[in-house]
Amino acid sequence: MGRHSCCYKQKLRKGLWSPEEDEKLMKHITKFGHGCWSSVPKLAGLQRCGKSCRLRWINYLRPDLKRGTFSQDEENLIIELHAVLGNKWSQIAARLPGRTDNEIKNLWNSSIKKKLRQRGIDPNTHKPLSEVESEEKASANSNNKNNDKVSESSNNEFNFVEAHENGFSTEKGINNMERYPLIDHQANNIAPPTHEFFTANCKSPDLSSYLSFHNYSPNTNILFNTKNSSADNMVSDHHQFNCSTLPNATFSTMSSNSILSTSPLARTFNINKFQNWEACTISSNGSNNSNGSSNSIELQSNCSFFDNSNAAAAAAFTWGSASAAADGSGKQEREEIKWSEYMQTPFSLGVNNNTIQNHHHEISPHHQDLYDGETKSETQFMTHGTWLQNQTPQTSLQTADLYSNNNFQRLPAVFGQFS
DNA sequence: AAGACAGCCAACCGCAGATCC
DNA sequence: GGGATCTGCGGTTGGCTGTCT
Repeated sequence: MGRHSCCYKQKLRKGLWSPEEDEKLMKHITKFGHGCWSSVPKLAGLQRCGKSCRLRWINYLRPDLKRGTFSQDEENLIIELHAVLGNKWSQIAARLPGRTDNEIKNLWNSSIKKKLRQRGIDPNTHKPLSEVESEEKASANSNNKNNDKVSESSNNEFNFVEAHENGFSTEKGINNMERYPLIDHQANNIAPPTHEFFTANCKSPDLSSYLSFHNYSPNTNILFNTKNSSADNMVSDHHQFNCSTLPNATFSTMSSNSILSTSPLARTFNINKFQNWEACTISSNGSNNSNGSSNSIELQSNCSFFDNSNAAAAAAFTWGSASAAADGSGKQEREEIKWSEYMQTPFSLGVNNNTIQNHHHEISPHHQDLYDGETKSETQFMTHGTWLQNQTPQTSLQTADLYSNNNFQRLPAVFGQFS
């Protein structure tokens, strides 16, 4: 792993690019492509190193770049993605067409971080600053004790008893899918978290797709990301998503616009006209399920999460098969699932956020509407993140850590809007 | 008007994985 | 198999610009 050879070359220009240099580089790449970057400067007649040429092309000259200020939606999306990915600027940039990692990184460091802090949110953890401070104190006090607990709980399946002892509901989905850590943060005097960690622990081998949900701004899109996670395509080409929603919601695929199913290989969705969202069900049916059962993700939203109708809400969740790695085959270990891959298939949803004030997620193998007519409390909704924080003191988990455990998947999300 | 300061952003640096030979 | 090279990434820097005093 030697250093780039250009680093040793002398008499190479550095600093800002002149219009003449830009023109030379642009002409060369337009005509011949960049090929090997190290040969570009010589061929293009530039006194620059290949690395510098590459950077200039990627960040400035590339024709597909979107110039200008970031939109509010873009900012919100960056915040959400950062909550999930951390400082993976290239991966974040991959989700924002026409934007470069450098551009996003600069925006984050110069603007978004400041805005988050002004809103009392720690830009690193996406948690309330007060919460972060108290956690730091708490972790300093009980570091050893907590470490023992973490290794115990993350080493295997989700520990329902432990969750319950921490004050959370042990409500258990069918197929052993766990969700809804519930806690009354008001009664417990816990500040509502501004982000959520949602976990699902599924033992069913036929449930092996991942889906995340983001409702990041009112009257704009919601992104869904779905990814067949299985290393050997356990969920086959006939993998199908079925959606059951309220009347105003329309789900369609990117490719066919047909409602309620994807084309065999398409796992990218558009969800349109998704208004007055209260509940929906997305079920995934693998054609080669071992037991023939279906799986579903169900979403609900009819809660008073934010009183301010302009507030945005965002959530992300994942579901997956714990048994994939537990079955001894070793072929479907979750370590193989990269978040970057997971993030590559977006589908969007237009939404009227005025009625979306809270979220509720449920995972069940049964395809059914979840909305039970009862407004979910803010307390319940807010508890997911709190649960994880209490459950696992490893608050500095890195993204890779979050997805490296075979039985325990977590996704953070950010709630709030910037304007 | 001018110096200080802050914000922004293009570009550089160093590292590490991938690929080549 | 191993060193050399290429590529890409994230962190950092430095200069330009606008604002404040």
